Amino acid sequence: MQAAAHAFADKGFHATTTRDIASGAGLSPAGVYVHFGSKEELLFNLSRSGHESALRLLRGAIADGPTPAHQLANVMRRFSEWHVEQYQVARVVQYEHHHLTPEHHAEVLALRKEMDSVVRDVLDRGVADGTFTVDDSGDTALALLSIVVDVARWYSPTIRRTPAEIGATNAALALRLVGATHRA
Amino acid sequence: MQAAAHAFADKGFHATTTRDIASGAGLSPAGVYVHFGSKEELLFNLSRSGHESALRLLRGAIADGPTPAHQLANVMRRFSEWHVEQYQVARVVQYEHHHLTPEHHAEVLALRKEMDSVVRDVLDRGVADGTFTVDDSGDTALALLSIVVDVARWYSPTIRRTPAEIGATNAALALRLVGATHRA
DNA sequence: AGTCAGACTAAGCAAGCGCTTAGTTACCGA
DNA sequence: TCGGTAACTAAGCGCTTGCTTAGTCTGACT
Repeated sequence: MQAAAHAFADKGFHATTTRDIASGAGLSPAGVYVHFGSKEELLFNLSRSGHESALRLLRGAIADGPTPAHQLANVMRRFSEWHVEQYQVARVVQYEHHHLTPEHHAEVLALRKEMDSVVRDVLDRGVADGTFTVDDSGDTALALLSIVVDVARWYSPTIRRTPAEIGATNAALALRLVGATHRA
Repeated sequence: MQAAAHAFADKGFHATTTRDIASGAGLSPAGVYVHFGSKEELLFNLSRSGHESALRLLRGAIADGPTPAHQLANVMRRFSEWHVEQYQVARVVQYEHHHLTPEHHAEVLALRKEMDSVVRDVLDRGVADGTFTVDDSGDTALALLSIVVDVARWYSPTIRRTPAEIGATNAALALRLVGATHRA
């Protein structure tokens, strides 16, 4: 799965051959099929476990914050760091899921909807208690997630910025975007 | 080229066959090779012309605004609208360029750097004249472009929001992000 | 009427693809 | 010592891929 994540993130699902994955894992071409029934099944396993760990991370970020401002900062900081540190898995999660079969795709789409809800809900709570000012919590949640998700597109290990720096930057930008700069 | 843009945007460069492109254009499989020497050359032509028109759009957005705040709002609104209205070309531009040959890739990367500079420069001018407040213009420019670029990822023609609405939303979010909400 | 360039196709080639088959090896409990 | 199970490979099958070749057709110009 690690070899597959590496290859899928680097070249994309369709440009990756099962022979790439096999040799990356130190196996013969047939060796992959001992563990996975098809290349798509491998993508699905990667995508599902990636989505599940991302969702777990988001929920943990909410649980560990006393106020909506702390929770939003946690979400942006930790999720951004995850996109950097696990950037190969993150790329597969964010950009390869539409190559899944319709059934498998539906399963990860359900997880993605929950991820959206986590961000939208924290905005709604912040608006409700007066700490946040936003025009539309759906639009704002999408923009915040765009900033984080896009990390998986532009990040490369050759970049000098550390995960912590990127996380801190994105957390600060988020608080500014919801009009809560003076807190958190 | 239209048929190729459609197919590349829908399935990605490697998942698209030359036969898909040919039949999309109403040609036999060999008909494509009358006009283009290879599938990669077709991607390059699409990617280059897409990058050029995006860069032209960005420069026009700057030219048509009297102040940095107007210019930034123009950039965000028009570039977001472009990502919606030309979302197939936009997807190819934003997500397929790394499948180009090294030489062709270098050529579009130069255009992409210029696009980044346009956004970063308007932020610097806004900071210089006191209308914008940002911690780091590079980080902020990247976040603003993330919001726009990500449109090409999540947009689908089935979505009810109009290009103008999405453009207006992103322009408003940008002004808020640089601390210039009261203007524009 | 004759010529010729350019757009196009039918047929197909060599290579690479996802995946299978038949068989080998290593290891574990009885 | 043995039978069984799971991990693995060498070889290769059938198909699809990007692209080529040889030839046809159309229309503009002389």
